[in-house]
Amino acid sequence: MVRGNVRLADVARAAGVSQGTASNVFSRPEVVREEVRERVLKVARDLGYGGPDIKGRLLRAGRVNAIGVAAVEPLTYFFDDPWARTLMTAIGEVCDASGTGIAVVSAMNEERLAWNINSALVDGFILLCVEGGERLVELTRQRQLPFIALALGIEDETIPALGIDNICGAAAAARHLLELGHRNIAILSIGDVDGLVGQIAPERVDQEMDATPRDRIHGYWQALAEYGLSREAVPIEGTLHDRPSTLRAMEALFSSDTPPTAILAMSDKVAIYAMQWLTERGLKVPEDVSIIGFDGVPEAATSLPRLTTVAQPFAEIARRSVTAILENALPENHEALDLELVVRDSTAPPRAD
Amino acid sequence: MVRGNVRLADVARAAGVSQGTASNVFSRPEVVREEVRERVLKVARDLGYGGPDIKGRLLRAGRVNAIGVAAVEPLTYFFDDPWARTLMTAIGEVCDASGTGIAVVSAMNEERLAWNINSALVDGFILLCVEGGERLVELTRQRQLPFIALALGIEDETIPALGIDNICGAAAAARHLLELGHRNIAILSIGDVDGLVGQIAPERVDQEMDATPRDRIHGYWQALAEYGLSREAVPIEGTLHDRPSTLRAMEALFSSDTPPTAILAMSDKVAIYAMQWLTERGLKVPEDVSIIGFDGVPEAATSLPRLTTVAQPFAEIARRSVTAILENALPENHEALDLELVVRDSTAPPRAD
DNA sequence: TCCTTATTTTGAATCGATTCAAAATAAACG
DNA sequence: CGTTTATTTTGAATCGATTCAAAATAAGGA
Repeated sequence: MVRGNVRLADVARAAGVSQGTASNVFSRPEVVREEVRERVLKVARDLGYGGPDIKGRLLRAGRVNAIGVAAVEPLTYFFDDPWARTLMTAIGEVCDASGTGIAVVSAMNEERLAWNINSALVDGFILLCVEGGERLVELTRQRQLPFIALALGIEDETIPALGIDNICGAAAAARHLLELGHRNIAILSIGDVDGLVGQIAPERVDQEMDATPRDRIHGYWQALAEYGLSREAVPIEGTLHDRPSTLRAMEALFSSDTPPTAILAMSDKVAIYAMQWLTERGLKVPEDVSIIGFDGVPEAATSLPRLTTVAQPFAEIARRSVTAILENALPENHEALDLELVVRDSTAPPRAD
Repeated sequence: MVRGNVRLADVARAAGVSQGTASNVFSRPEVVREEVRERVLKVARDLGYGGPDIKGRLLRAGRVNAIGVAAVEPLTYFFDDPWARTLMTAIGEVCDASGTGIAVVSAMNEERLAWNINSALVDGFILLCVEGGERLVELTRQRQLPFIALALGIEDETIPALGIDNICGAAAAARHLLELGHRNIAILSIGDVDGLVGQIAPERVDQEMDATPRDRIHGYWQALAEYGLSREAVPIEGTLHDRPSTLRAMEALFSSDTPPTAILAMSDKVAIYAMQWLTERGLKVPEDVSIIGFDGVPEAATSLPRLTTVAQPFAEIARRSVTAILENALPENHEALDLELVVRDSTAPPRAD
């Protein structure tokens, strides 16, 4: 039951009509006389013709009606990382409305015959640039299709990109803890560089960190400074944005003489791991330790306790990106959207004692 | 910066070589003399030619290197439904290993120009048939591409399908509760028919239910019978597999004179909603009420308490499905894989009193 | 019946590459 | 230097449809 080798031309010949008419029967049935249409359809059925092959149509039409979402991550990333998943859900919503399909593309695999940036059959790309952004953009440029980069921390203004205001968002998070009265605060940072685990000295932030975590730290610092806290007074523990390194970071933070009363986590994922570590250690959130996340993924609303966080405008990001691709109206320069502080149950004033 | 309108033929002409040679420069560079290759590449660069257009190549080669995963659900389903997501993650893992791409396809949208089953550029389909299975299979058949149906509850043996042994799995779940000593048990069923919410009489199960929930109920009944419990003694509450209807079902169940001491939930998703309802009502799991889920999604391992469940062999399902599509070695008949009881913290013996 | 207008149908061109038998060129050898 | 063999290059056919100007046919009006 493999695809029959019957072509439109065969049907046309067998039905005694021109190929043009046969084509019309399938793609613009209203223009062909009913009697002819019926005959052609019958012949097609008899021959086992399954309708116009999409590949032929595509070559002519040039448009696929699908967008690719690419990241320098394995395919599993799109379905299990909370941030990616939330964004994909938002993108799915927009695509549903416009009848657009989604192809997920992993840019890790460079093999010739593999499905990758230059073989994906799509009308354009949305790039998730959390890591390896430059390379991803470079690869995509070659393809000469419209694309828009999300979460790109790159200065190059010629790249169409849509971002969030990490500095303001992070500052809002820190300010929230400070307003509650916390003064002994620690930062849980995220990154993919092995060197950036364990305690990170302030001067390394600008030298070694990717743009996104760097900006967030600057946002934190900004608010901390408003309350007279120096950079040195706030330890930064680096994680690899996964469970093991987060648990190790918590271990380090809480083996200090003066463990923090509040934690600024740079993602909800890390925040939730941290909460789990605290709960297992018998420390109560928010009574013993307050914690605030970043991103605003759905898990943050259902965790126990529900996580206070700074939410990204996922729906807005998705809407703008998809529209930009489909209408080929790419932003001329980098836009940064605002985040929103969402106060839930994981933050409270520090214990009186 | 739209895709340049430079074609391979233009490059060939400008470089003074035949189109065949130009093609070889890109797709089989080793056969063309270095000097010529360099010249052609230079010309290509100067003209702004971005390499062979994938659409042309496709038409010739016929193979896309991507599989489609389709469901009669919106696109968001693939990224936020726990079961779908877990399966997609498993499929992603297999595809990563073989350099295969994934396109997600919603079969809800029937519009002409929308991306759907017959316009998706893929080498084959994996169908998630939780609902509307027949229609989905029907649509896919027309496309004449290899496909395999998952979670299909259809008798038609001519459809290549891979399933799980719902009856045995459900029986194992029920047996677990019975062995713990529970005798007052309720079933939380799932479905998409509005008529099947609220209490469902046993005789309606065979008449109105889809195959998957029906089989699970039969599995439950089978184990219950082993312990002398009649069908009538075990209330079935129907849900639409979402939060509101699950909460309503719980409400109904626990407003009875003799509320259940244990719940057989037909999916982890519903089980988790039910646990939330119980927790909010001050009922402790598993001390006051035991609950067992179905599916074995990751959320079940991180919920509080961690959910006892019957786990599907997702990795195995994914491996077999993807291989079947890529190698066009579709199973001749329905296969049913075994499930595994995973005992965690949401089940315990009933209270002594 | 003849002319005009509306509706259908035709057939060749086109989309952008790959493929492969045959021709051309280069290298190797006695 | 002439043959034989190996390496490159050519050019036309092919993949499977859509498109559109032009031709054919049908319908309407006087």
